[in-house]
Amino acid sequence: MPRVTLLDVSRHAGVSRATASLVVRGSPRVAPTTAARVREAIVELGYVYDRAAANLRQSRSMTLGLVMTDLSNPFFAELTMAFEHDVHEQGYTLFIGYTRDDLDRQARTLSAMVERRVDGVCLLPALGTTEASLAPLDSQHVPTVLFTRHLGGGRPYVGADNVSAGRMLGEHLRSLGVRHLAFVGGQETSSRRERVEGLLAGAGDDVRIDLPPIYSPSSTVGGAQAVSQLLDAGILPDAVVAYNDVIAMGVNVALWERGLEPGRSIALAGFDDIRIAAGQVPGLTTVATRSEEVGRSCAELLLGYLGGEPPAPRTVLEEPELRIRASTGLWRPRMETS
Amino acid sequence: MPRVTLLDVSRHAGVSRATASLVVRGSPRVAPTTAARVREAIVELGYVYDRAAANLRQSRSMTLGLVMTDLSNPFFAELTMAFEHDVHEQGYTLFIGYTRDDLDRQARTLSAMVERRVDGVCLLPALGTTEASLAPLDSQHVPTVLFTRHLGGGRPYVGADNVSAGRMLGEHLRSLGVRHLAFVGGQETSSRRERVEGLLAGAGDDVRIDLPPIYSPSSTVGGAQAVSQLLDAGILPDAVVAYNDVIAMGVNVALWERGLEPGRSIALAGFDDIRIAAGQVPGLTTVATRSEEVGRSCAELLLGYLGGEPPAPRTVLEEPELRIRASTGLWRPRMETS
DNA sequence: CGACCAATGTAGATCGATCTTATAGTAGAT
DNA sequence: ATCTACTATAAGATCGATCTACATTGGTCG
Repeated sequence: MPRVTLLDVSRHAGVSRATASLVVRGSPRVAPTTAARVREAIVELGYVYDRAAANLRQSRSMTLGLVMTDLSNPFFAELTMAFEHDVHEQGYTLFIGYTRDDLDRQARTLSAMVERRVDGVCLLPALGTTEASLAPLDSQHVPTVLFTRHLGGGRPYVGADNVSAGRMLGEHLRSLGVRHLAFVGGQETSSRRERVEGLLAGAGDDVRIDLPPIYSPSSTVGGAQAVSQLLDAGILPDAVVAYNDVIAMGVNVALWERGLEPGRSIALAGFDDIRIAAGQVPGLTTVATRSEEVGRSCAELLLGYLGGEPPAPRTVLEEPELRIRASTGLWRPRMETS
Repeated sequence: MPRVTLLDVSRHAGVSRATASLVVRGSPRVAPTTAARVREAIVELGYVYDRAAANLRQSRSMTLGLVMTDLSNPFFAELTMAFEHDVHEQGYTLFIGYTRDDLDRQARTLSAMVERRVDGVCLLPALGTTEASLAPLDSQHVPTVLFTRHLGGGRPYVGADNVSAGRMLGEHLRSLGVRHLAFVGGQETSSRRERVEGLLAGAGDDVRIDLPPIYSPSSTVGGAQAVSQLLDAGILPDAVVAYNDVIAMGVNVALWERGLEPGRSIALAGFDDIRIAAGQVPGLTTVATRSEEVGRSCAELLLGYLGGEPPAPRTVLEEPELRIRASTGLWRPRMETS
C-alpha cells in the first residue's frame, strides 16, 4: 500500500505541493482558507508527515543522541529522564546508546547516530576515549557535549564539581571526629580522581586516608567485594567512603555481614545522592551531584550549540550538596583510652 | 561545506554511483578489485554513509523505538539495557521516549517516532491507554510489542507471569507461618491485579489478606508513605508485600523508623528482584520478574515481526523465580499463647 | 558459428519532502 | 494610467541514496 504523500494531499485540496508543505509547517504565508482546506485533506487522507524525507532536504533532523556507559547506576537513569524531558519539549527525539565502557561499541554507536544525521550528541565517554575517538562526530560537525567524564581538552563539558563534593565530605567526616578513612570502588576516571583529591583536601592532614587500589564496577556486588578486599587487607577505618552510592550500598551490606554496624560502629558515605540513597538502612550520607541538573545543563548547552552559535568551549560544573544521614550521623569516635 | 556523497566517491574511483552503492552495502555482485578501489576512495574522501537518504528509498530505517513510562524503577533500566544490547547487535539504533504515564506525551512520542519511520516499537502503555491510542502506529503498520502492561487485546505482549509470581510469594509466606498479610503500593494496572490475584491463590484461605486501596508511585518515598497509611489505619500484619522492590525499599525504611525490624518482627517482600534488592539491609525477599529476559524477548519478538512475518498475536510470559532473603527468611511466627 | 549464460557495471527513475525562483493578482502611490 | 510593493500560490530543481532494467564482456556449449 503506497504512502499518502504531500502530493496526494495537495491534489485533494486543489493546491500545489509547495503550498501543502507550507501548511504542514504552519507558515503564515498561506491564506487561512487555503490552509484550512489543506488541513481537511490531511485528515481525510490520513496523511502522516515524513520527517525522513524532510531530513534529506533540510540540515536539521530534530534528533539528538544520548550516549553513556550503561544504566546500572540510577544516577544515569535520573539524568536521562531530565535530559529527555527538556529536549522533548523542544521537539527533539532521542537516540540512545550504551557503550558499556567498550571503545568499539562506542565507535559503532556514534557512527550509527552520525549516519542517521543527529543534530547533536551528549556523550559520557567510555574509558580510554581520546579526542581522536570522537573524529566521526567532528568530521561531520556534530555538536557534542561531554558529561561526567572529560578528556582534558577544551570540549564542552557538564559535570558535578567533584573536587568540591569530595571536600565537603572530607570536612564533614573530619568534623565528626573521623581519624582514619578509606576510599574504595569505582573505575579510574577523571571524576574518581577529583573526588579523591577533594576528599584529601577536606579531611586535612590529621586524618589518615587509605587509598588502596581497589576498583569496582558501579554495583552493590562490586561495592561488597571492594570493602571485603579492604577488610581482608587488614584495614579497618573509622569511615568508608565509596566512589558512589550504588557501591556504598554494597559496602553497607558487606559491613553488616561482617558484624559491623554502619552508622554506629563505622561511618559510611557515598556520592551522588541517587533517589534510593535516602531509602537505605541506615540512610546513606552522600554528596548530591545533581543528576537532574547535569542532564538539564547538557540539554541547554547542546541546544544552544544547535542554534548556530559557535561552539565556544564551555564547562558547566554543578554545585554539589552534602546530605547528612544516619550512615555517618550516628557515628561517634571511640573513647580514647588515655 | 558540501557533504561527500556516493557520487563523489564513484567519480573518484572511476565507477558509477550504482556500483559505489553496491560496494557500501557489501554486495557480492561487484568485483573484488573494483570494490577495493571504491573503498579506497571512501577513505580518501572521508565519505560518511547517509542512512537518512537511504531511508527515503528503502522501506527499512534500521531504527526501533522503545517507549516506557520512566526509569525511576531500575527494573526498566535493566530491561532497557538488555533490549538495547540485542537490537544493537542486529544493527538497529534505538529511539527512546518516556511517557511519564501521560497519554498526551505518549501520543506525541509515538507520532514523533512514526514520522521518523521507525521499523518497530516496543511499548509499555501509559495508564489509560486504549487500542485506539495506538492508531498512529497501526495506521502506518508499525510492528508493535507491548510489555509489562497489556490492554487485554490480542496484541503481541511480553511480561512476567505475574499471577504465578504472586502465587509463589503467597505460598512462601504461608509456609513461613504468616497468618496476616497486607499488600500495598503500585498503580492500578494489569500487572498489579495479577500479582494480587496470585498472592491470594498462593496464600490460601487461612491467611488473612488486607488489600487496602493504597496506591503509590514506584519510589522509596511512595513506599514509605504507603506503609505509613497502612499502619496509621491500624493494620499491623505479619508480613507486608509491596507491589515492587523499589516500593518495598521504602516500606523497609518506614518500618525501621517505626521501631519494627523487617525480617524479624515483621516480614517484608517485593517483586522484580532488581539488582539492588540483594544489596538491602535486610536482603529483600522478592520474586524475580526477569527484567533482562523480558527485554530480550521483546527484542526477539519485535525483530521477528520485522522479518515480514505476519504479526500473529503472541504472548510471552517469563517464568518468575522466588528469591528468599533475610527480609522474610528470619521471620518466625509469634508464639501462640494457648 | 551463433546462442546462451554468468559476471559485472551503468543509466535513469524514484523515494517525499523543501527550497529557490517565478508569476498572477491586488492594492496603493504618483 | 503606470509603477511599485506585496501577497498568495506554483513549477521545478534538489537532497543522497536505492532500485529496476538493461548493456557489456568474455566464456561455454551444441
